[in-house]
Amino acid sequence: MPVRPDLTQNRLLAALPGADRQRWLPKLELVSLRLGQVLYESGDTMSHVYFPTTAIVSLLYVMENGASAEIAVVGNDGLVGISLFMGGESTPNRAVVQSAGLGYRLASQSIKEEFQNPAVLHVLLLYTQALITQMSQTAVCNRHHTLDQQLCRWLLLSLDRLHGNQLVMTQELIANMLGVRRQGVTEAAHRLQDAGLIRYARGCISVLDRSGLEQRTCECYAVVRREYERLLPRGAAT
Amino acid sequence: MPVRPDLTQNRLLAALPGADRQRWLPKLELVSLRLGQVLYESGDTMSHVYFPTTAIVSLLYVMENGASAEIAVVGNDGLVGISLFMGGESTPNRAVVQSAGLGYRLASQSIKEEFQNPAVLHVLLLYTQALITQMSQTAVCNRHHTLDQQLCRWLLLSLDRLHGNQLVMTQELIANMLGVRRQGVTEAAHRLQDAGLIRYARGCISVLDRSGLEQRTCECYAVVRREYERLLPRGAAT
DNA sequence: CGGGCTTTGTTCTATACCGAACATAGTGCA
DNA sequence: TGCACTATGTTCGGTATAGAACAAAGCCCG
Repeated sequence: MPVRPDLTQNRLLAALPGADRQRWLPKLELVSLRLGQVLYESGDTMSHVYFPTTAIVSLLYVMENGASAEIAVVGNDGLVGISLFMGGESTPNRAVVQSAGLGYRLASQSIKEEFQNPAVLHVLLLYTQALITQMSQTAVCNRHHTLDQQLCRWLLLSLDRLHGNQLVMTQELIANMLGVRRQGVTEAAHRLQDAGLIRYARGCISVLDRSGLEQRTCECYAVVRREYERLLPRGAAT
Repeated sequence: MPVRPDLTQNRLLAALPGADRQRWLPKLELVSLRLGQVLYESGDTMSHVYFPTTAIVSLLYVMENGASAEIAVVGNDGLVGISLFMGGESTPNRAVVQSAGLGYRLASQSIKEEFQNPAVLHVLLLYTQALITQMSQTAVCNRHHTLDQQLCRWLLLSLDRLHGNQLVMTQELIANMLGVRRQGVTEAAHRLQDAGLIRYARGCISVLDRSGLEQRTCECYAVVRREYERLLPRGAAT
């Protein structure tokens, strides 16, 4: 429980020029995001953008028959609700909290005003391009790679957005994200466990060998990671 | 061969306020895009943005092993090269002409200058959001839908960006776009032909029953189409 | 302690797609 | 006309995943 808010916990907020960050401070609201919470539903006009700090949010599309597929994942590296400044106000996706935690939120009106500021605009659009890369690579991965590879990619993407090496996450939930059957995840996870890369017990996955996951995953993970680093380098705080 | 250029052939140019369009006129260069031409390669710093009028351009990711998958398709509804104004200058994708035709292009420096203009910025970001929806839906479709459905979606997306009901396109090329085997396309196309929806002969596909394709495809096509109409309504020319 | 619930494990068949090999048919050019 | 080339058609075995049904194990709570 941070007595004094630390905006730099979110890389996007950290990348803002210091003066802008100071101006934002009173408008930002620290909120707790619980597991499964829906930040917005497909087609909803959004009321806020969210800058996760310790939470992770999934953007997913829910099909007419109820099946789903994850489009992208957002953690302390980004923001949820780009359509507020892109101009569309809504998207055909659902944003759901995949890992409980904290985040700052900013009212829709405020983000639109701030978007007029060239430095803010620049950072937000760079992030949007990184997000586009993640979405594109999700499409490629869904087309070409095995469930084992995709699971590794997914674990790594989640891990990058968390502290520590533990994920609180049932296999059922992972299956919904990846858009596959729960049994498929069970089997793939078992293979990873047999290989000594992870260990898990009832909704809690511990990553034992991160580099092992990196070796086993497809190129998609590295492509996305590189693009985030290129567009929003970590040392970019001002 | 248009003696007097008609910028409104491209929906994005058409959606610009008239004054902006007039200002752009001398900077736009009408170019012929031939089949297979690569407008930019993965990682290339782009020199121009392209506004197709009669051409269609595919954005695709090419994997390390040479296999590929289409991320999105751009025709007279949009523009190729969003990363020039998004700020990244490049993307990990290739842009390749999928159907020969014409398009306007604008030098990188010019588009960046024009992007300062609020009306221009607004239109370009709305388009970017529509493109994001197309990419997202590609990911969903790759995950959940059959080759038959995806082929229908692909034909419809292409058809929407062309005049007439003919596609000059070998099955091999379609397979590369969809990221599947050529034989798979052969078989799927055969099924569509048997159903009387299309007819094709050596690299030329005629769509006989458009609504039949719409019935047979998945929801992805409609989602993308609706979102383009919502964000960039046709009657939006100023 | 025991019952009910959630989570994970196992097994079966069905099927869509892959990879490879090869056959056929149009098309263009000498 | 005949030859080379490209595009399409067909087949076969292999595999990853879907879909369904059910078993087992861990956890909560009366």
